Amino acid sequence: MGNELTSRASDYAQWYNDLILKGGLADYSAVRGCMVIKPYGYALWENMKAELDRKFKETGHVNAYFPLFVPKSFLEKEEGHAEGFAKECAVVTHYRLKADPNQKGKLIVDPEAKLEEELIVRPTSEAIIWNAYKDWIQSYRDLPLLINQWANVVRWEMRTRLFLRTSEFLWQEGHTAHATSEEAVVEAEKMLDVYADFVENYMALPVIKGVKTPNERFAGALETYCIEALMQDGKALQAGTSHFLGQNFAKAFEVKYLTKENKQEYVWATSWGVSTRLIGALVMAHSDDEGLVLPPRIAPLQVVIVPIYKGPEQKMLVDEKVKSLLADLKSAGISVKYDDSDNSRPGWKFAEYELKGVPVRVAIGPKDIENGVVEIARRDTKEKKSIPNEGLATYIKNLLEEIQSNLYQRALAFRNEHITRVDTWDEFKTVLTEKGGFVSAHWDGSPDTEEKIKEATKATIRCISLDAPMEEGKCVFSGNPSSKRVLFALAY
RNA sequence: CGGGGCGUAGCGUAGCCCGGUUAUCGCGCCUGGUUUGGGACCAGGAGGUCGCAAGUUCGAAUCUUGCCGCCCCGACCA
Repeated sequence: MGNELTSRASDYAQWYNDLILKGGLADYSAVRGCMVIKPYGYALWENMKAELDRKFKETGHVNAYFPLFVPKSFLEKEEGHAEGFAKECAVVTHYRLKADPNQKGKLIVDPEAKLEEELIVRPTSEAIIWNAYKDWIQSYRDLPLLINQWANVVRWEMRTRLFLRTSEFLWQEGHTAHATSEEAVVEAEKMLDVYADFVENYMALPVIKGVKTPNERFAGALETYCIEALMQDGKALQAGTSHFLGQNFAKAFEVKYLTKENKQEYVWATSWGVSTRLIGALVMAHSDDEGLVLPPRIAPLQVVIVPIYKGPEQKMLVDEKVKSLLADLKSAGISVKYDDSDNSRPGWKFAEYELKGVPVRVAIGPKDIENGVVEIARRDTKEKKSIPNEGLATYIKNLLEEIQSNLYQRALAFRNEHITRVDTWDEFKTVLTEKGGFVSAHWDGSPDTEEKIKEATKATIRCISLDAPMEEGKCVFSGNPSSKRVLFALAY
């Protein structure tokens, strides 16, 4: 693996793929553009899910589940939405196979079994969900409707990349309906905060909250809020989005409610989602040449204990010492594994758990037992220390918190170093290609300028930061007046 | 869909240009033994439709044609 911030993007891509394959998170699958998420990777996702789900419940949402298939006519109803997704849909046209009359042992699609209306494998669930909401909402008393779904979706992408862009991916999608526009906007902003809080405090990944330009908006949205993170190669990654959908879907699916004043009104909508792409973000943001580096709060395994011994007598001594440590750690709520398998030697285990990104490793051998200590190695700094037996569980608990915070601080420092203010077009191009990261520059607000900048440099406006101050300036490309800086970057 | 690269054992590969015994090496796997503080060592062993198909040839992993698949870059995108 090579992790230099190289201009040859393929090296970085190779590094990234290796991390995922060798770290045991996922594997390529037999199906084009899809991946197999292995138990270790899925455990990570489950930890992330659990925390997100807790936050959704805390903010008043409930989970439900809607069909995988969306009738084509549903998808058509919201025009912008339909246009946005049409070119990446998997379509079900038949419901039966039959034996091939010409080739024994082969199957063909039965032409007799053609569906009257094609079914689309959901690329997102707005259409099927709003069709249901039509029947669920009659009165202002039914509002707000705050529902989340954990599901898989399919988007037939031209080119795929493990976790970052697979044909099928796992995610959650929230779909809410509100009586007023203001309330819906508050919801969209609230969920953006939930995402930012999760990504920063659990994934240890700093994000910039902002809104997308009209060009980059979700198909069918009036406003798209997003959180943008920075990867170690200087490219930006959209880590989550929350959309204010206005009344577009309400109108498309005729979802109206009666107000207190007995008037018919269309409801106001939001939708928001994060996906397994977050795992890709995690991998690219924290890992190093030794492998994955996982933040303690979501790591499937927080502590691994490796015994060192010669012969069964020493093994028994180590076992004895480990027994109480294991009990202490478990009762402190720490996930821990004692790897006393005799198949591999300590050095092999050290390397293996580093590859998997386990935050803390404890090694115990005869020397340690004699001295009343254990050896503790932390994954983030690779620092090793001998720590006395007394209060070990507390020490480790604190160390996990320290690693969590160190990872965040490290990523934050990197991110902040890579936000560069530029005021000229030459500077803009130089910073983008030579330094990377976010380029903070004035933009005249025109989609046309945005497009031209993209054509010239491949950079897109990642977001208009929510805390960008008003500042008079001139567009870095057109020279037209601008009131605010926006963030440009090359992106995944 | 365009450009580049690749396909040989579970994994990673040599051989291909210039066709010729039994297809190379490493890791992993199995057996036995010695080992165990940073990916152990010795001895023995198992494992192959050389991506698929056709062609050229006395003879093809190697040459020709077609097809399939994967990775990287671009367009598209969370």
